[in-house]
Amino acid sequence: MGKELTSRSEDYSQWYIDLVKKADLAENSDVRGCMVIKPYGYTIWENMQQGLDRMFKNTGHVNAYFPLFIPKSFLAREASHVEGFAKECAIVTHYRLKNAEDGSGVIVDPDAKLEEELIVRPTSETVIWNSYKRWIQSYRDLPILINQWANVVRWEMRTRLFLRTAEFLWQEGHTAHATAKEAEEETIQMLNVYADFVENFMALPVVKGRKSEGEKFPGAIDTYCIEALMQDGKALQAGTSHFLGQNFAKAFDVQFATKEGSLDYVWGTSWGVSTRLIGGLIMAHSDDDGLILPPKLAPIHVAIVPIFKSEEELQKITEKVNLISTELRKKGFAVKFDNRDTHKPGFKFAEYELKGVPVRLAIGPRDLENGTIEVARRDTKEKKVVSIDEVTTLIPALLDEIQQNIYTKALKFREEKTTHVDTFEQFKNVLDEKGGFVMAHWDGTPETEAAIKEETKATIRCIPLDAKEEAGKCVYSGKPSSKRVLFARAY
RNA sequence: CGGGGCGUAGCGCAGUCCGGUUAGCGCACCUGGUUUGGGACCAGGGGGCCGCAGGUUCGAAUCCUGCCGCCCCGACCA
Repeated sequence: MGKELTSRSEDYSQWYIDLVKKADLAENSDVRGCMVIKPYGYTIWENMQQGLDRMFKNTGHVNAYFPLFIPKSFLAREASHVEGFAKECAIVTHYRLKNAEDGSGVIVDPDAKLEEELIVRPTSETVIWNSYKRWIQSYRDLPILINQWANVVRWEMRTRLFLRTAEFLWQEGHTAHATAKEAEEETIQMLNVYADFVENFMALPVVKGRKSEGEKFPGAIDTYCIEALMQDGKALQAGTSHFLGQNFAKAFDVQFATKEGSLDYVWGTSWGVSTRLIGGLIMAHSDDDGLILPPKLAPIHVAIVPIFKSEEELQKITEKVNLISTELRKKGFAVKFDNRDTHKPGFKFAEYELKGVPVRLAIGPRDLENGTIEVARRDTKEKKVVSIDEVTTLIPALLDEIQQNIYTKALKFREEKTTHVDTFEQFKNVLDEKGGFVMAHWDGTPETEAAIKEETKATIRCIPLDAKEEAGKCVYSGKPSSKRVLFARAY
């Protein structure tokens, strides 16, 4: 019927693209690599923002906004930072257009060249630390705990809706502290906030860990991350939190007078999650019939479909439904009563399944007679008929149960797809045949990491924070290792 | 940036090899009617610079040249 999805088993990445488009989350724009986030998709983002923003505020952060454009010279201040981003920057070189003399349209006015080119921010460390230099004189000005919600641009060669786009939306936290210890604690605190959010709102279990040298953020001393597993057995980095040390403070000369009267460079952190989370949300939970959204992020919690033949029937149903929706809205749920007479109930059922609405109610003449209503849950597809009087008290518990069930299912999947291996043969076999997370010993050298990546396409996703001390031998080099690290093929 | 594929109605495609009246199909859209507890049916209707520019020809979606754009697969990345 034009709405059918490619199945996951047939072509996982096509399934993903179909789903994003058919569930009306987003579409490609005319600018390569960019996307239009449609209202249904954007509402998911708004719900994410709401949850995260509250958590940021609760941990003492405030929001601010820094400019989109960064003077080119700023980016060059921190050597590894510029190296990390140089290859994917969009650059503004002119500030004016004019009509072409031959009438063929508009052209860039060559007389309007900028003295210094501006970089469209790929991330904001540089502009922000440039401000911090002015804001910080003394230990009394610290800490600064700022977050910003913004868009950034990274000129990627290959893009995929939500997972990797040239422009994306995110939040970036940038904090400044008087001591290394405090900054390190902040880094871990925000990692925990992310893990909490992803597990409790997105219903997606994550592994918290530290990145290897090769995988860490350009400009950071340490990068921590949360890694989630997608249904196709590939890993997705869901959030990162960086301990910046004094790198940016030194690059932007941000010093402060300590209590003791000496001068010291400020310690920094930065941390972010992006609209990529929406991609992860889709890939982690959804099925061949469409999206499955956790209630805590779903734009619509309950869709109500009336079944009617006549106008009078619809009238009677509407009266009942109004009571129910008012009650549910009072409890804080987003309810949609779909009283369109242009589509049949069956069409609507399929549509709400495609869009991942957690709970669907159906009510028709039969129900009016019996004082009942049909309740269907998206995650398990179970349907049951309940008394209309108790439906509004059942739904909050049902939504909680759905949230929990989605999480449990994802956790079980991850556990099944996490394999401990001790030889390189096993390592390769598991990656090719089973996929998922592979826990293996690693000798800690970048050379081994690179060689494994070269041979298997798998990377070290992280060194898990809860890794047990365990003597072993590196799967690749055979050299001694004290703990297992998490390998996977990744997005 | 290499390799492959594709641009024809809002979407998905056929037609192109072998040039020939008015460019076709499915979905979507509009109108009317019958329907409505799992993606309705019938009838009628609207919608096209056939990616752009040039050339060959009596005649080009179709052949030739150039350009532009997109998708897939690789090297780089949240």
